[in-house]
Amino acid sequence: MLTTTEENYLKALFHLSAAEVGKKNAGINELAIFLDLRPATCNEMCKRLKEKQLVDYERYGKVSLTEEGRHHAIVVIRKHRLWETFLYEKLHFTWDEVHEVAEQLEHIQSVKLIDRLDEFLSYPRYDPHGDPIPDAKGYMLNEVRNTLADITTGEACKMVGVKDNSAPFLQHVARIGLSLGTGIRVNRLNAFDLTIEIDVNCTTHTVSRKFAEHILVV
Amino acid sequence: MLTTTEENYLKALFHLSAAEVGKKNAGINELAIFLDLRPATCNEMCKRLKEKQLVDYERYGKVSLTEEGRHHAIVVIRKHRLWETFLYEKLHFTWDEVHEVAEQLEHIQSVKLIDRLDEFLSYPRYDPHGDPIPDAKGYMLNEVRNTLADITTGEACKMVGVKDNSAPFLQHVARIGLSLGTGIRVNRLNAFDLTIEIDVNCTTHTVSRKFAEHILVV
DNA sequence: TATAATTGTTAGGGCATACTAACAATATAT
DNA sequence: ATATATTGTTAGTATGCCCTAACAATTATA
Repeated sequence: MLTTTEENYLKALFHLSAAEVGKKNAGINELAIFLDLRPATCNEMCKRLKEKQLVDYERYGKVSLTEEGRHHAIVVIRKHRLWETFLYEKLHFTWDEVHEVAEQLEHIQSVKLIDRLDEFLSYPRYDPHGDPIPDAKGYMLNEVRNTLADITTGEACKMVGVKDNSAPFLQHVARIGLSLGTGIRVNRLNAFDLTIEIDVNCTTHTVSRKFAEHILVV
Repeated sequence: MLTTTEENYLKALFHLSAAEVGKKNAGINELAIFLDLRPATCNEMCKRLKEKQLVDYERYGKVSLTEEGRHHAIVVIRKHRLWETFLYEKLHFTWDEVHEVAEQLEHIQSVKLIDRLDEFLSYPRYDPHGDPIPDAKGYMLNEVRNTLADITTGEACKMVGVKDNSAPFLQHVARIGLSLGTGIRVNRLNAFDLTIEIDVNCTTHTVSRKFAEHILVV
């Protein structure tokens, strides 16, 4: 059984190892900055994680997750994202509030709890931030989905989904003429109020950043 | 901010202080047995809780909660019981499974979380074991509850709760066919060994007095 | 390549929470 | 009321996880 602290180290290593394509390990300093701890502390913990065969690590070398360590990390990430989804969809937390509470909830130990929660939420594949949720076997879709807010000025994209299923939002989506497969061109980003000017079927609309963050595109 | 450990001490003191009518404190040994720790450990922690003004405690004396300590304990109990209700009603845990997971969930720190959970569950007043759930202000119904052992021969009653949350007890309860709302008829009291013969759904069972004292009825 | 900057390590310490062993105070029973 | 049992205390120790300070290795730069 892993401690909360150990789980946080594994999760950090997982995220750092996926930070760039091809990256698969992290330095002690990097880890220390990410976790807001001193290098000495991370050094010590990495030695212990090595003892437990959760990471590969040699003196003055980089730290990388073993298969077992990676598995543990994915379980924690699964829990984190399922809890975020729960907080967002069932308890109506805003998307910027969910993270902090999920940081605590992700360490609750109960396989049954998390599998039942998954079922209760109808096996969501993405969390409220659009990040993929690993399934009970640890399998995770690894595309990161872009939202309209990620598109740069002048670029065009196609709507492939939404991140909010509330009636007011979907009504607004329809009113603008958007539906699955609709092409969207980003005309301008207004730095002042962060609104975005888009063209949909030859008609120009101005939408808020919040709205854009809930439109999934490719 | 209290640690998980401190919260557990306060909760234990709350329960021990309410174990009998008129009781309002607990001894170090008693606490140690309840928490499955050594007296030396509890002694030390009680000194620290006193520093923090969460308990009243003098050398060789009894330990009792201060107003502030009591308030913290009630908040933890509120969280515990709301989570139990969530697990039982929404995630379909059986009532002997909820306690263990709720022991972890009760330490999550977020006022918003627990108030939203309360709302999500439609402000339940009793948890799946029939124990009252304190409201957001700490107010909790404390009606005098009868146990099966208080019912006279020939009378019928309805089970509304239990006084023991251990898995072995709850499994025994289930084995007999008892659950919340089940009707029970008391057939005979055996003066010799104090066992009680009861009818549950047309089936006769003999239960010990100790067992009966842990079944809440109306 | 020598020096500087960065990164990593070790030693030593602190705090929270647990333990055991030895002892002291209080309560109970004869 | 004394002996015994129970309960509570203290001292010393361990472990997990964090720290600082000093130093060592590695990497980058002049």
